[in-house]
Amino acid sequence: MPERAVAGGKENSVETPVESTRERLLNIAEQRFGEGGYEGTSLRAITVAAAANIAAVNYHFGSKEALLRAAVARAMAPVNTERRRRLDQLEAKGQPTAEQLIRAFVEPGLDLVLRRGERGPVVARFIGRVAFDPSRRIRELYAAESDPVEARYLAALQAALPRAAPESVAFGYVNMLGLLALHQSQALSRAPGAETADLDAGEDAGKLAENLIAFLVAAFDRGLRS
Amino acid sequence: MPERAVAGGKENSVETPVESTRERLLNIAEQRFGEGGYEGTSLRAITVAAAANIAAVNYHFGSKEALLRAAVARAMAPVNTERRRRLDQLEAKGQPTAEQLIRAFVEPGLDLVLRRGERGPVVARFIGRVAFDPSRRIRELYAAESDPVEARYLAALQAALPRAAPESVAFGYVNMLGLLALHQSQALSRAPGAETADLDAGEDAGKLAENLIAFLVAAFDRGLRS
DNA sequence: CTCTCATTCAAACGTCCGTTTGAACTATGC
DNA sequence: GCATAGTTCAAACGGACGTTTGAATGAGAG
Repeated sequence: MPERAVAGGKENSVETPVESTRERLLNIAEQRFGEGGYEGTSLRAITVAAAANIAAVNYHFGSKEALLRAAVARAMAPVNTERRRRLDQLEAKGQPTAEQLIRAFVEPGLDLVLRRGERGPVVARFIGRVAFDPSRRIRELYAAESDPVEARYLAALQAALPRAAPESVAFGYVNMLGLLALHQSQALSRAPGAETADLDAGEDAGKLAENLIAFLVAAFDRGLRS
Repeated sequence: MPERAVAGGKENSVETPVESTRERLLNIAEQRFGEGGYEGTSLRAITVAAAANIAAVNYHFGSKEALLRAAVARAMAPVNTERRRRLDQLEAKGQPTAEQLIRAFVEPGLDLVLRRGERGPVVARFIGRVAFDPSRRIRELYAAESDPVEARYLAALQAALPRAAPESVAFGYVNMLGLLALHQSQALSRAPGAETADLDAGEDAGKLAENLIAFLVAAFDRGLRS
């Protein structure tokens, strides 16, 4: 059972232990699903780019949708972990402010995922796309992966904004979720005047996060009904 | 040249002049594209639901993408017209406030399109989906349809918020665009606690519009960098 | 070496896709 | 009446899709 088998007949030095077929499939799936969406991306396009046989998808994952599910789970894991960690840390020091909560939610989605060389923006776009895929089935696949953390944030936000009605807090929360996904997916880059307003280098990720947080904080603090 | 020909061999009274094949195709395309996205909806599904032959699409429009383009143009026309009208009206009375501008932009997208019996939500969802379709090609197809009005709003918003940096105004604008599309597409209805926060009846459309406007006004007024 | 089992492979499966064809039908103009 | 042009139709086109198959290949275990 060669768990980390080398590619095919290629020459492989001992360093850089070469991604397994399974990892290559996940990486390329992230990229292609993020570019063209689930329906718009074929398994053949993925397997060709990953230098894998088309049957490898069904061997390693079982189906196209199972590949997507695995990719979503892998991409969301560090984001969810970081969000949980920040929330624990905040709550240990008493009632967090709305700004602290928003920051703890948005930054892991943008910051942590955008600054990591080549793959950061790829993962971010993938997550953003899946979160608002045209198919309800796909969206629910994403929701299932982030629901537990979401419930905690919703409760914490309500506590931080006691004057806001529960449905207003929920409204603000879905708006935060939506704007984050939109910026992650880079679908806004075609808007007028937004050529420079979006992310293009790792450096700008921080600016984008700060702008989005400021935008959301103002909206939460003064834009919700009581 | 029977411009408004009747269906097939069906019996048709003189009243309710029966939609033409072309109109039925556009109506069903709006519905299905809005439900499943462009890639996720087949011409066969559309033509079957429209009780039309599959060749009718290529006869009346030329291709699947041309059908989408025609549907987008038809759906956006009244929204653009109303936005232009409101902007003209506001500018005739001097410098509009940010709230007035946001209202003039958002309300035609939600209000005007949501309250019209059965078809309102269908059209809204269609527009929202196309605006953020996974395919850049499709998104640009939407952008081309709304670009002219967008430029005017961007300029007016900058004038209403002289202290905000141009890139911040653009940032707020794309956020407004994104949130509007998200609510139109009803993709947020699966979020936790949002069961009632979204639109379900025509009556709630007004509430949603007011909530969204309040949210955006607060963000524009206090959430943009100078 | 031999057995074992995980992995890869080329090839084919049946189905659905968008598009095209050419004939049939329909209503009007002359 | 016939001619004409707009429209609908069943059928087929080639190609791409997700999935399956069964044999080949690979590396460890005994």
